[in-house]
Amino acid sequence: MIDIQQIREDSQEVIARYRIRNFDASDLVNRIKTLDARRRQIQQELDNTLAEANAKARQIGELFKTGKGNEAQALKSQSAELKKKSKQLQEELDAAANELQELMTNLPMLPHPSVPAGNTEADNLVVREEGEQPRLADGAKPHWELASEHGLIDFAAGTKVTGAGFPIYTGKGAALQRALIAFFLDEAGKAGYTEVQPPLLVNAASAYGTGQLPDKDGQMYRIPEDDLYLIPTSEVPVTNIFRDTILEEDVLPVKYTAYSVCFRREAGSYGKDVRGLNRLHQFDKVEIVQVVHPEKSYAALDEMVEYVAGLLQKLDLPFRVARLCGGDLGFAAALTYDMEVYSAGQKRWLEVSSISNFETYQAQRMKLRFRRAEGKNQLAHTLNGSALALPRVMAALLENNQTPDGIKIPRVLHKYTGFEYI
RNA sequence: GGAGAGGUGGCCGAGUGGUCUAAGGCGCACGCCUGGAAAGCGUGUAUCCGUCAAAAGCGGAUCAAGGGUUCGAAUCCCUUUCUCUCCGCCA
Repeated sequence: MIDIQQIREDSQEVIARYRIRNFDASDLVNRIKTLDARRRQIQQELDNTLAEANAKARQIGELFKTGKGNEAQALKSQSAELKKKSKQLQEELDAAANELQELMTNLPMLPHPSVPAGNTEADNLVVREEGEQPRLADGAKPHWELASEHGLIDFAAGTKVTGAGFPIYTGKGAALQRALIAFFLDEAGKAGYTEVQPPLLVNAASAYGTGQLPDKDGQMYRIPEDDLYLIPTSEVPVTNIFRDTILEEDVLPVKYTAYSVCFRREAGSYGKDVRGLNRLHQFDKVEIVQVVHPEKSYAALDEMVEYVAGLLQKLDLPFRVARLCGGDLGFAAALTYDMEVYSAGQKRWLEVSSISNFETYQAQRMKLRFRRAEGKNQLAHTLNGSALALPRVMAALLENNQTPDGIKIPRVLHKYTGFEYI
């Protein structure tokens, strides 16, 4: 949620900035402006009424104490009137505040000035590309064929046990998964991220805090009996550690990393995009999360991109980095970089990481602040990124490293896998 | 899942209808004292909303959450929730 102060101060500027998202906010912003003024007016009236009622109650107490009970009777009825009035005002205030909140929730984050214009993925701005795309012999295979050939993944069994999109890793496939998780966590630790193991189920307040609710309601699996949600990413539980928190300024930046299983319904997906490991309902991911001082959040974003680039270099995977255009930018993000690896068997770029600065969007919802040495408490900025999502990394590793003698495991993983070839 | 006891400020803890503007202690900050420190003494120390250009000030709200009784609720009633103890179940 954006800061309503920005709308009060310069609503035209806010509307103009939303255009980069191809979002015409003029109607919504104007309604918010009107409603905000109304809300404040009601509150003033209510506060005055309550102040009066409080004064009367004090008077009555005084009169009883000094034995003038009869005089108090008259005041009682006045007080009752005030109460009736304040109750009504309170209802009006609640209604206005709720409606305002609801409208604010419909506003996405204001995009950063560097976000390029555009509508779709095709308009994203590739800002970096490196690594050599492997030249494979004729007959190079996609990862799903390699996986079944070498007994790494049993898609059919997963479909039987659960359903499509729930693969079962077996043998060296399972070991490679475990190796990647350990490698990513160790690297994050070296880069100063504290490892955490979060719950895989979260409550509605947490899902709201990071912006999954109400916007992406249909994306999450839900446990209705307990009103809990399976996490679509560990960003949700990890960032919500700081919900309703005021941090001391000197603990910033907070840097956390977490491995978790992630669950996504991916309703409506089909076709070649979901073949093999390309898109799953359940997958593994190591996430990095930062809570930072607002003035340092873009430096932190760059640092995170650099960190993930380093992982891909170590795995010897060709990759590119794209700055998402306004039309492709997520609801909660001010600026996002997608990292894609080239997967030579499918001859496609696969997204393996998405790194975003949410500025105050999540902080506002979560009431995550820090205490300034001078002045008022202030909202912190939150960021997160995948480092990395495993399935597509696995797909690219299998496809790019296929040789007539088997699949080569990158050197950095040897100590984790215990084998160099599959 | 059953029974019982609880939830008060950063922490501990008092508080059974008006003087709660929440005692007292700890912690923290600043000052005095000191050669320096400790001790001691003094002062301060929550969050949110509104008002104001802003700060101060002022008004309102908040004693787990929500509702109720009352002129007036931390205090009484109802609901929910969480924690603890015992029992049951269990990796």
